[in-house]
Amino acid sequence: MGRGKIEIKKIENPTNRQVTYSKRRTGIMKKAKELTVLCDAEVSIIMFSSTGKFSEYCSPSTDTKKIFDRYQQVSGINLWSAQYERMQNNLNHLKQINRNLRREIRQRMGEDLDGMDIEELRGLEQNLDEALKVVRNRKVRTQSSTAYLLQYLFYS
Amino acid sequence: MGRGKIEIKKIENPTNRQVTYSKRRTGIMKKAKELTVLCDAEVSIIMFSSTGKFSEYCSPSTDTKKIFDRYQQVSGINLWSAQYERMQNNLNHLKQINRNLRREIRQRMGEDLDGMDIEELRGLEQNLDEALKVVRNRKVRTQSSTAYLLQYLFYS
DNA sequence: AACTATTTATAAGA
DNA sequence: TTCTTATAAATAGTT
Repeated sequence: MGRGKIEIKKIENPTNRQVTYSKRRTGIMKKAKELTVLCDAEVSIIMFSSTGKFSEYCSPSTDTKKIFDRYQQVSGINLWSAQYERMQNNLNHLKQINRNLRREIRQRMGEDLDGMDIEELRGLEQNLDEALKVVRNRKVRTQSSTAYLLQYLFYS
Repeated sequence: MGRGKIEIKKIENPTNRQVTYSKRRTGIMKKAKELTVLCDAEVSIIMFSSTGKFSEYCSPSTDTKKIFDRYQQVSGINLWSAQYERMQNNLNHLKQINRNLRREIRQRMGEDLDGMDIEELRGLEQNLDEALKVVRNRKVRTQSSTAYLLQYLFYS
């Protein structure tokens, strides 16, 4: 590559390492640009030097975010952070609650009773009985007020 | 670069484009590896050819996910906002469904009947009535089989 | 996949 | 850092 072949191992002198990093970074970025244009490819490069200096390249036809989305689809690797996991747990928890609520409704409709013991059935029966009384009562009152309203509208 | 200088513009012949992509991809990956070792750097490269072929390089000291997390911190770009939003919507949708399910349960318990009209009340009454019959029936059958079982255990 | 004439990248020195 | 330049490496076109 230059005045004498070099071997590929860590450059111990920090100054030389920094200089080489800078030169080679430029080289890789140039190659990436050329690949993008010549081959109509999409390329994303992210690099951090040993001192933490950040550099990035992304093909102009796309952006880093799109590349990552596509990367996730293709690689199947889930790149999301802890926040995502929390949300996923939250979601699963809600789904479980949802299933339980649906089961309770089915039981209140007289379905899905197989898993219930005698005590639970007795409780459900009592609960339904009370609810039925309340609903009947409310229905009657709604009926009469409707009837009253109709009467009122008709005769006034 | 080879037998005659080339200009950097899209290679129109698909076969040549593919061949050049393959050669240059190898070249960039090699350069990335060398940079990683020589300069103790962290590098992530993701590329897609014009035919959609996916390739990736990541320095062995790290992984793509870590690089992305670090990229987010440094660049300030939130890469997950779209996914996050999608999940948030999903979450809100489930919460709404759960609220509706809870309301339905309350109504089946004789509560929260204020918003219901006469037709809905009539439907609910009928539904509860039928459910009550089913549950009573099941209770009686469960009772007798339990009694039978106890009797059997006691007398045998 | 190989080959090879050239171009390109770059290590070391200034 | 930037330039220079000798040499290594990459690669375009060819087979």
